[in-house]
Amino acid sequence: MNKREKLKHILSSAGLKATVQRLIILDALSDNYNHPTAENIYKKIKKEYPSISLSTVYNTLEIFRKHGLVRIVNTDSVTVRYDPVTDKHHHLFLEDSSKIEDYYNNELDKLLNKFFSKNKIPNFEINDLQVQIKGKYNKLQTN
Amino acid sequence: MNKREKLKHILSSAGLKATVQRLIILDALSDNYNHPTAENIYKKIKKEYPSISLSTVYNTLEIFRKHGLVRIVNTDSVTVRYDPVTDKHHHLFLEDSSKIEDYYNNELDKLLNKFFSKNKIPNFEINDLQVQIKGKYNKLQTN
DNA sequence: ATTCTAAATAATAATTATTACGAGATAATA
DNA sequence: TATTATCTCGTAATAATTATTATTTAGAAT
Repeated sequence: MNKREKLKHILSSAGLKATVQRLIILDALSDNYNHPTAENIYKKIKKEYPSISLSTVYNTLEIFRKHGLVRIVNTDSVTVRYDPVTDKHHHLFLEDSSKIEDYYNNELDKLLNKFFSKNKIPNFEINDLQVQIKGKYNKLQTN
Repeated sequence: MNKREKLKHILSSAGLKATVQRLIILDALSDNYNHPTAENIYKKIKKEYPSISLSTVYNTLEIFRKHGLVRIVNTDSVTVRYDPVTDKHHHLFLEDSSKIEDYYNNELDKLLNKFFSKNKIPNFEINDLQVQIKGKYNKLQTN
């Protein structure tokens, strides 16, 4: 199964029609370059598919979100950032830039689950737990 | 020291001129009604101080933020929400509404600190750790 | 207490980000 | 290949925020 077939399969599995626009947007998302905005996606795919409309990008991202193909990253900014990675993970927010990196740690997840099963919030049902880690790389680091 | 004096002191301690507008905005914030937007604050204080300008509210909140009097809550929405509580805490995000509640737990903080001092992120200096807890209160709960 | 001045405010324009709308195009099924 | 519900494009409308600027003011210096 080639990439296009895979992408088609993702869409149909989510119960979505496989249109050219959706395939291209999904493809752009799968490149996963730092939690893009709608505008980021638009500019990126505009090159290979110039007739795409910005409103289609917005619209499609919202449809993807509703169908669980992307999530919105909680940020302090005015612009919505999307996350194509839907399995459990956390985020590093780099101060001094708007970069956001994924942080995976299974042990952390276990630790949190354990903590919250011991320390239940009265009458509250937890559906998602995410740690936001703010900070910065020291000088050594170049990315 | 009455409330007004206290508020004045907060401003001057932060190195800010104590203007009427700032005092009123700071006062409104201290009521802390569910992590307000700029618009929320504006509408609230407009009653007691009708000559206030929306731009002053935006401007003042940004100045407060720069001086550490408020923080922005990371959300998935387009509208910025402010948090007047500057000491360490976490957030409950209520699904099915836009309510955000504070969650304090010293043990959780210790647990996280311990975890991340054992599991350092290479070359990364953590400045803030926040847990975002998404979920909902079950039917019993009325608030 | 008055004067001075840098900073703050109000009003409004401009910009940015997103959503709404409707006419035409298209994917999926028969 | 015909049908039709859905999708896309282009643009208008709205929402949220930021920029601009003339006027006002808090607080320091007289």
